[in-house]
Amino acid sequence: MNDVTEDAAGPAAGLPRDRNATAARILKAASELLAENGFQNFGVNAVARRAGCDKQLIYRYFGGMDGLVDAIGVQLAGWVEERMPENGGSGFLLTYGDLVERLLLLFMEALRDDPLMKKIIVWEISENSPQVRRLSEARSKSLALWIDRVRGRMQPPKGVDPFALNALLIGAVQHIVLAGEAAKRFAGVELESAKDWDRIAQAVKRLVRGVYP
Amino acid sequence: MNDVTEDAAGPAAGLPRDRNATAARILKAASELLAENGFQNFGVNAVARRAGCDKQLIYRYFGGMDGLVDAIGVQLAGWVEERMPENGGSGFLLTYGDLVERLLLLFMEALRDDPLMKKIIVWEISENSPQVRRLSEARSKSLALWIDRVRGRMQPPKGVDPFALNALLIGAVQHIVLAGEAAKRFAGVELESAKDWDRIAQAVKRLVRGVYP
DNA sequence: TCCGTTTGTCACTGTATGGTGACATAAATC
DNA sequence: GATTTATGTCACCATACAGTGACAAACGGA
Repeated sequence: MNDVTEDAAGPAAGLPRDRNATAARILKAASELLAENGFQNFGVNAVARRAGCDKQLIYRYFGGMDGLVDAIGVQLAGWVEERMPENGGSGFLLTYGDLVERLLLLFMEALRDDPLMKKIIVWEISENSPQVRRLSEARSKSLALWIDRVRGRMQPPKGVDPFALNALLIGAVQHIVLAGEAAKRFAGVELESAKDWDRIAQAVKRLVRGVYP
Repeated sequence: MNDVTEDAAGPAAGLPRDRNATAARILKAASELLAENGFQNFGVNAVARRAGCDKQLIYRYFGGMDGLVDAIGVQLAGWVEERMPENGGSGFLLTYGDLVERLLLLFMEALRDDPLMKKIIVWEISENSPQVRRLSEARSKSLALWIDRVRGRMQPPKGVDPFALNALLIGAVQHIVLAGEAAKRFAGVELESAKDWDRIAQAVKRLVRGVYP
């Protein structure tokens, strides 16, 4: 375990002492732990064990778990930019409906491929501690900015409430992705194979086209 | 605390010994605890504390936490029947769209008013233990039966995938209710006052009418 | 009345957690 | 080279948890 060739090995294995490096190792360990196990059993001891260092360092370098979670949030600030193409995925976005459809499907795929983000969203709806609230604020701010940017001058149709509608649509996508992660099915619909998810994608399109024709 | 007039007081306070009564007290304590605090800190000690008895009785009468959770699931089996009117809320359900709209709005209200069910759904998407799986199966079975019953001979329109669409719609409602519970807002939309929820209800209608005209 | 069973309580083990103070050692500064 | 600081480790505290064996008291039947 504490071999010199071990990735996560700290100075105990003879490596040089480097605050930044170990702080980064702790942050990485925390992110991975959260992505794999969720927010349960997510604590100082587990993170320190995984990072291969003493938990004391978590208190010293991050001021405890709160600070560490904040650091994860900072890492996550660029989540949207990193995995959503700037132009909305491809050209030819003529209508508001085109835009929302493309965004939702992109978001669904990105979320499906990101265990950490899935776990964080579950955490968000599981409790309302200041910790997780700060975590979610960073993400939703960045998302809102990105949407504004990619929307350009496109305007939603009159006579509808695009904010409420989009909230429901995003909620639908998030919930079905999370449910699929946990149970491989939801409301009688299988959520496992690529085909299953294609079916969901088609339904999302239908839903969007129904309200933004 | 252990006064004779205390509701949850057990035989320590002089009450007669009664297995059924204390088992019921334990079950009640567990349900309340789950409804108030969620599945975190939900364990033998906490339940026994709240029920005012020794945790040993939980092992004896329920075989441990697993059995206790199963018992909660049994209690929950009739959830749908108990709070959803048999005829779909009122007459005049002419189309499949009428039906889905009414069902979704009823479901949303019922869910909003039921802390226990909210916590259980969060639990369902948080982990995939056999415990919580059995818990959710009971509920979804009863829901499916009820839907079949209330649907009667009404048929969904051709050319769409009602299962996938309904899964998304149910997911949307569940997610927005859960998010509202946790954070009082979601995707930039306030979720606090009756007016806020009315706005969401309108959007749900729009969404349904878009796919089931 | 006596005796076995049921119901409830207590005390204990082992394990995990969050958190802190004391210490050793490497690195940097003088 | 000597001293001060940064970095990392360790041992320990109080607390909480799940689970178990032993015991006390109430109950019920003979």
